[in-house]
Amino acid sequence: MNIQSQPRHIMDRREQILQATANLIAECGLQASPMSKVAKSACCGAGTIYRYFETKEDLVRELYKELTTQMNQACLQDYDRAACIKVRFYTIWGNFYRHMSSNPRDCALMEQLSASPAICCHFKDEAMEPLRQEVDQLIDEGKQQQLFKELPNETLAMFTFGSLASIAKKQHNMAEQCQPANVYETQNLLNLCWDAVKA
Amino acid sequence: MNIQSQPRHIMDRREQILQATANLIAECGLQASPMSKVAKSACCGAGTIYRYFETKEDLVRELYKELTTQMNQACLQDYDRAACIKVRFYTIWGNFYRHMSSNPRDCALMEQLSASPAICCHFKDEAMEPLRQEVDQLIDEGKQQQLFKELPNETLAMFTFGSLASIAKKQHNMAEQCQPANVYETQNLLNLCWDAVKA
Amino acid sequence: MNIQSQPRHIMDRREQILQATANLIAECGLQASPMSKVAKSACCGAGTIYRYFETKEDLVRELYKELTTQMNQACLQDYDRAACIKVRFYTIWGNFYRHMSSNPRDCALMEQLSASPAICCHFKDEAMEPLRQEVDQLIDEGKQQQLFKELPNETLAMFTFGSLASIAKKQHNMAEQCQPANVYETQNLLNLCWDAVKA
Amino acid sequence: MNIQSQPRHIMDRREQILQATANLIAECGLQASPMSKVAKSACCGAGTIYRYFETKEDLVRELYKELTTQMNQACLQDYDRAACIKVRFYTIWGNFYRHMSSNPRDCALMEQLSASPAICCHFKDEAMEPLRQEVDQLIDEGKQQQLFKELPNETLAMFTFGSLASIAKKQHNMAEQCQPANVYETQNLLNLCWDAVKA
DNA sequence: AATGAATGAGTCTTCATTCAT
DNA sequence: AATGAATGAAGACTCATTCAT
Repeated sequence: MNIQSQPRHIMDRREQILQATANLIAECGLQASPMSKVAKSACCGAGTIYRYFETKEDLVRELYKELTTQMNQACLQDYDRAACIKVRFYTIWGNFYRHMSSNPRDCALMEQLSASPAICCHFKDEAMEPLRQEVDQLIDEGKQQQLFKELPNETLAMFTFGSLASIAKKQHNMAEQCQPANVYETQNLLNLCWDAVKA
Repeated sequence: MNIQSQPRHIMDRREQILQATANLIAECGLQASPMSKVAKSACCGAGTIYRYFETKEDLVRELYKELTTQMNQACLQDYDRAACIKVRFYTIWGNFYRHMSSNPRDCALMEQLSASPAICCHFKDEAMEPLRQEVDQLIDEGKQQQLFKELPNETLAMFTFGSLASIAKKQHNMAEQCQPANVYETQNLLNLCWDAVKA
Repeated sequence: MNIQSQPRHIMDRREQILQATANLIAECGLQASPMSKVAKSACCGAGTIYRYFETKEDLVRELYKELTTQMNQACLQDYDRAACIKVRFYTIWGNFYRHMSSNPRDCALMEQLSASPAICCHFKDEAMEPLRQEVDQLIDEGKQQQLFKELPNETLAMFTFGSLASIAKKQHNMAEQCQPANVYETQNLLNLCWDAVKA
Repeated sequence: MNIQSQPRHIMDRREQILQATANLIAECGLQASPMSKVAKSACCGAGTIYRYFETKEDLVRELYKELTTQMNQACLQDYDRAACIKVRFYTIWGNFYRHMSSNPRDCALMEQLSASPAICCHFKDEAMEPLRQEVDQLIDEGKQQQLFKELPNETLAMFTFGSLASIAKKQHNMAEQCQPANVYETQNLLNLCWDAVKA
C-alpha cells in the first residue's frame, strides 16, 4: 500500500531540483543562483524546472517550506505531551539544536531565506505554525506550574530559538568541517536556556 | 580641529547615498534595489555613486560597516571597564537591545546583510571586532570571578547576542509601529540573559 | 461509397485539432496560442498534433486552407453560370457577405491570418484561386455586356471583396453578440457594390 | 521658436527605433521581430529601446499611433470644410488612397497591426478618431443634401475605407516595385466609391 | 565633479518539437 | 497510435557599469 499518490519518478525529479536549489543557494546565495545553474546542478533542462515550480519565487518558497517542515518534524521527535515540562523543554530545544547543528547547509539556508524579502512574512509564519503552537502550549503549562518567568510567550520562545540558532550558526562559521554536536555540549546549552526562562 | 580630511560636502554626498541605500534595501531587499533607484533616492546621477563607491558590492559593504560601527558605539556607550561585571554586562547588552529595538530599519538591514553571501564572513567578523573584544574580556573576567558558567566565550556571547537580536526582530515584525523598548521590558530581558549565563 | 481514403476516426482527430486551433487563435491571437494549449483544447497530447501536422506553421496553413475552402464553397452556393450577370453578382457577393457576417470567428481568423507573414502570399492566392476564377469570368462577361466599368478585373474584384469584408468585420467589432445579417441589410450592401462597379 | 520641448537628439533616437521597428515588422512580421533585432537594426543596444518604450507592446502601440497619425494628417491635407460634398469626398479618399498607395510599407504595417490582437480595439479606435469624426460629419451633411444613400454612417465609411485599402494592398502584392498611384487610376477608383455611396 | 544616456551580458521564462513509454 | 515529460534555443526585459558632455 503506497502512501504516495504520485508516481515515483515524478517525486524524484521534484526532489532533485529542490536539492540542487538548496545546495546552490547555500553556497552562492539567492541572487547568485540563476535558474540556469539550478538546472545544470539538477541535471535537467531549464524548462523542466517550470514543470514543477511556477516561478523562481515559487521554487524558493517550496524549498523554504520543505526545510521548515523537516525542522518542525525534527523538533517534535520523541516529544511526549504527557512528560513533565522540563523534559518536554529539553526534548524540543535539544532536537532543534541538534538539527541545526548537524545540518549546516539547511541552517545557513534557513537563515538566509528567513532574512530575505523574497519570501513574505505571512508565509514564513505559516510554515512555522505547528512548532509554534506546541511551544506555545508548553510555555503556557510551564507558567501555570510557575516554572517559567512571567514574560510574554513570544518573548520566551524567541529567546530560546534565537540563542540556539545563533550558536549553531556560529559553530558552522568557525569550523567549516562540522562534527555533529556532542551530547555534553548540547546539554550545557540547554541548561543555559532553562536557567534563563525558569522562574 | 577637524578630524576629517575630506571637505564637508563630499562627506554629505557619501552619507546621502548610504542613507538612500539603507532605506531602499530595508524596504525592498538587496536584489530589488538597483543602483538606478539608489541614485534616484539619493537625488543624484547613477554615475555619481561610483565616485564614492567602487561597485555595488562595495557600497553594500560600506553600509554594513557603518551600521556595525554605529552598533558597536551604541553598545559601548557609558561602558565603564572599572565597574563590576554585572553592571558592565547589563550596560553592554542593554545598550545593544535598546539600539536594535529603537532602530527597526537598521535591525532588519543587519539581519538581511548578515545572512547575505554578498558580504564575506571575514569582513563581517572584522566589523564586529571592537565589540567582540570588549565582550570577550568581560566574559574572561566574569569567569575568573566564577560568575559565569564554564562554557566557551564565543558560546556565551553568541547566546546573549542571538537571543536579544531575535526578540528585537520579532518585536518589529509584530508591531509595525515600533515604540522604543521601555525600561521595564529591557530589564526583564537582561535578567533572562544574566540568569542564563551566570554560574 | 466513401470518398475519403482515410479511416473515419483519423479525420475526426484532425478536425478536432483544427477546430481547437481556430477557437484559440480567434480568441488569443496566433502568438498567444502555443501548441500546448492547442493540445489541451483539442483534448489530446501535444505530440499527437505532430502526427497530423508537420509543424505549427503547417497547422496554421492547413487551418487557413480549410477556412478558405469553406468560404469558397459558401460563395458559390446556388451559383448558376447560366443566370444573368446581375443575379450571379448578387449571388456570389451575397453569399460572401452572409458567410462573413454569420461566422465572426472565421471572419476574424481570416483577417488575422491573411495579414500574417506566417503564411506566404503564394499560398494565400492559391487557396482563393477557385473563387477568383469564377469572379474573374463573371467580370469578363459583365464587361462584354458593358455592364461593368472598364477597370482591371482585379480592381473590381478587390473593391467588392474589401468593402464587404470591412463591413462584416466592423459589424463584429461593434456588436459582440452577432446576429446573422438580415436580408434587407445584405441587399442594401450589395446595391452599394453593384452601383459601384456598374458602368 | 522651437515647437519641440524635447532636445533634438532624443527625438532622433526614438524616431530611429520606431523606423527600425517599422521596417522589421513590415518585412518579417510582428512575431519574427525580436527586440534584439530591432536594436541591431536601430544601431543601439537592446536596453536602449527600453529608455524610450516601456515594453515591446508599448513600442508597437506607439508605432501604430504614429502610422495612424500620419495617415490622418495625409487624409485631411487640403481638406476644406467649406467645399462642396463631392470635392470633400474626393479630397479625403483621394488623399487616403494616394497615401496607402505610395507607402507600401506603412500600408502593410497598418493591415498587420490592425489585425493583431497585440493592440487592443479601444486603442485602435482612438487613434482613428480625428479622421472618423471628419468623415462622419461629411456623411451627415451629404445625407442632408440627399447625396448619399440612407445607410448607417459607419457602413458607408467602412465601405469606402475597406475597398480602397484592399485595392492598395493588392496593388502592392502584385507589383513589388511600387510606382505611386497615377492620377488617372486614382480618379477612377474614387468614381467607384462615389457611385457606390451616392443616392 | 556630476550627470544620465547607452550598453550588452545575464536573468527569468516560454514554447515548438522530440522521444521514451 | 497516443502521450506528455523533457529539452534548450530564443525572447523580453533588467541592471551594474561606463563615458561623453
